[in-house]
Amino acid sequence: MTSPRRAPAAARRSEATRRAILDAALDLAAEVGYARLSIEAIAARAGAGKQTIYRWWPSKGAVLFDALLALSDGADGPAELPDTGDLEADLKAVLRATVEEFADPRVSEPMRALSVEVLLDERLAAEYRERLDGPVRAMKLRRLQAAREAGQLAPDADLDIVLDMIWGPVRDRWLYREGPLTADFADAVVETALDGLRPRP
Amino acid sequence: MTSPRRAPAAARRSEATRRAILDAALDLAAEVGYARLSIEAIAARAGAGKQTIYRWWPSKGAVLFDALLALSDGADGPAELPDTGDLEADLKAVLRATVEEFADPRVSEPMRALSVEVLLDERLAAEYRERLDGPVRAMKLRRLQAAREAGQLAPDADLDIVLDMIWGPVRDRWLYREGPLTADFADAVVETALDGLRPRP
Amino acid sequence: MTSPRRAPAAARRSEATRRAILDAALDLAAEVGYARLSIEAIAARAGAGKQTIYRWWPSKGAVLFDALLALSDGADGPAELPDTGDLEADLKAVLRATVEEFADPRVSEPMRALSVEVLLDERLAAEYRERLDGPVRAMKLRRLQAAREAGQLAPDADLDIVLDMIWGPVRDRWLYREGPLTADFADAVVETALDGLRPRP
Amino acid sequence: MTSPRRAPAAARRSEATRRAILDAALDLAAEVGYARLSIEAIAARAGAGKQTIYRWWPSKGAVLFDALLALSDGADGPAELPDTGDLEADLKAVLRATVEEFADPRVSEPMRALSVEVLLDERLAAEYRERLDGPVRAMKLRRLQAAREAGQLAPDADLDIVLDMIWGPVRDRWLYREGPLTADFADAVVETALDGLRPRP
DNA sequence: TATTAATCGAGACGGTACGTCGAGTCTTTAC
DNA sequence: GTAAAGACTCGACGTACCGTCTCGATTAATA
Repeated sequence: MTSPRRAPAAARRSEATRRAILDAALDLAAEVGYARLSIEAIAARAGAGKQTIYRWWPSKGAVLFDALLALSDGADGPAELPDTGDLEADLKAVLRATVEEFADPRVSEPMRALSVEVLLDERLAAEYRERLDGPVRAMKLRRLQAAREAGQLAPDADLDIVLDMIWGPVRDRWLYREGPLTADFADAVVETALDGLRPRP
Repeated sequence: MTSPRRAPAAARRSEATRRAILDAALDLAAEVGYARLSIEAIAARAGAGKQTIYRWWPSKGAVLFDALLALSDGADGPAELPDTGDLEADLKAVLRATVEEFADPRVSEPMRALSVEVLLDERLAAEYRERLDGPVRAMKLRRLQAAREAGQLAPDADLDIVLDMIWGPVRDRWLYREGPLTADFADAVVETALDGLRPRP
Repeated sequence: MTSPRRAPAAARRSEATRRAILDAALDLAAEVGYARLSIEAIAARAGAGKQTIYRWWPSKGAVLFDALLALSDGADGPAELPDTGDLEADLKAVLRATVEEFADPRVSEPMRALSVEVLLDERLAAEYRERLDGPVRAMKLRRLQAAREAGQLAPDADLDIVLDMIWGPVRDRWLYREGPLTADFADAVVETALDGLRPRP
Repeated sequence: MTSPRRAPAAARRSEATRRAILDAALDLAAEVGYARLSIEAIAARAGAGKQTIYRWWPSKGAVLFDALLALSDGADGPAELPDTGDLEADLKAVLRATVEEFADPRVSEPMRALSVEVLLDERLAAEYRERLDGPVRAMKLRRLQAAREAGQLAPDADLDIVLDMIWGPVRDRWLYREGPLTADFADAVVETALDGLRPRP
């Protein structure tokens, strides 16, 4: 049984060229932004032929996808979120790190570019959820699960929604440039989410 | 005090053509999606010359912007969110309405198209926040303010963050197509946000 | 019986605007050449509305036509070619004057522009022959006629062709920029035409 | 020594497309005339992309130029004018052929279009003289030279001017539509030029 | 002298074509 | 067989003018 066959035989593929293309995509996204990010420019910057890109990736978004995947694989972040026992502190630390990442154009701009592609391309969106967002989300859920088991979260909380309530505001503020994206903001989000909105008795 | 003067004298402007262009933009966005939404197509559909669009709008995003503005002006929704005294019920009602809007391609597709433009164009983003998102946001804040004064929200809650925690998850789920966007989901979000994440004593 | 009525009642016509338009046409032709000579530019330069041009002239060529007509009316050259009795000397004098006119961009460039219009527009060509070229040609023919009667030209010469043989080479050299357009060239043309090509016994 | 390099590497150039474009240019010029001859129309008729035209030719005039060059290369007319020993007869034959060519819209209309371009574009004019008009002119001069050596032309005649005196009137009459362009007219021009204007003793 | 109708400047309008960019496909040559 | 190179068709971009069409605001002949 063969795999869905989404690319030609990878055996002869040039790894150097592959890396050059992903690097060029990242660099160009950071430099000129999504609007001016063209396949032609990526190929030229990478010293590759256009066809080489089309041979291995179905779309510009897919290139960005792999480029960002390579970026995070390279960093090879911890497979798990920190668990010091103090949920609030741990979440603040992680969210502050996220805020810092968004401040780095080398990450932020390709991410924005990929976001646009994902917003427009349902197939890419599915792949994005599965391969990029998914694992991170699962990791976050595991930490929340642990917290719930430790009695730090309401036992009946819908953890998916909890997750969106914590990371969503940060992502939105970045995506729509809705306000300053600072560590203080990250802290405030965590506190507000944990305490809930109703007055405590 | 004069405005920044971003367009020629509006006196002679043809209202019929303006409407035709906005309608065409809305129709086309709903029909073919952002990817295939071109100024040329809008002009052709509207029976207008391209130059007429360029005369009055600086970008495709600006057209979409006005088109959606006109759509909501037309609806001329309530200037205030409902206030029955029951915050939870009111929020659920509003959020369910939002979910329903997202289900209508005539609203959802132009909105997605505008979102993409806003994500990419800082100037448009500023205008978006000021003229489209801003008033709605202010209205939401007023309702939360009233709730806080009525003792239904923690007195020290940062209402901006509260707002993002409630509407953010819905918008994100729509934007990234992260899961089914249902009335139940809207209810769950409101409940989770209000109750907070920590276990109640 | 009414005239062909090719323009509205001229009574109220603004003479100042008419002059401004013709001047602007001449100036612009001399400055930027035919390629960049647009009705919009003429109107702007003249401080006139486009419609004022369209009201009185059917085409850009017609404007140029009138502009050049006004130019030569202004000069109001002699109604007849000089006749000193010496045909060769007279022709040389006239042809040298023509050469000099072609060297003046204020005449040459509008003329070139008009030529292009005439080449392309049969109706304009007819009017050109009748009202601009015609009178000049008739004048030339009268001088040649006089010369023939004075026994200085072969009695059976076709004067129309003679005329083309004398002025044609000068106009062609100007039109196609085929070589230096000098007084010497004018002299040589006259001499060659008069002497004929066959060896004299 | 390298050429001025005015176009990309011609190695990969599609000959079929090149022919299709030149043919389309010729056809359209003959059909709709210069005024309506657009690059877009040529591309559409040729089934080519506009960019392919812009890649290889700098202007519409250059396309027409090559098209007419191909036309005459195709005909591959005699490398020399006929020389029966009878100059008058030979010139009449050639001039009659010219008159006939002008009567064929498939030649005449593209020629008129090219003329307009040449009139307006000095660079094109230079190329025109060098590559289209030049060789023909040299051929004509050789025939006149031979005639002069055979004692059929005045030994001191300026052959360039002679040439203009013979072919100029025909071209002018065509260009400006100044009168019927017939074989008789061609004959009369040759006779008048040869006999000269002065009365023969 | 006041009326009134045509002309005026201005410029928006629906169009056509421009010349450029990039998309995605195809072909040729080198490795 | 992959890769670099780059020509190809196609579609859209944003711009320049076209010729037509209103708009008040002159303005000049008529009442």
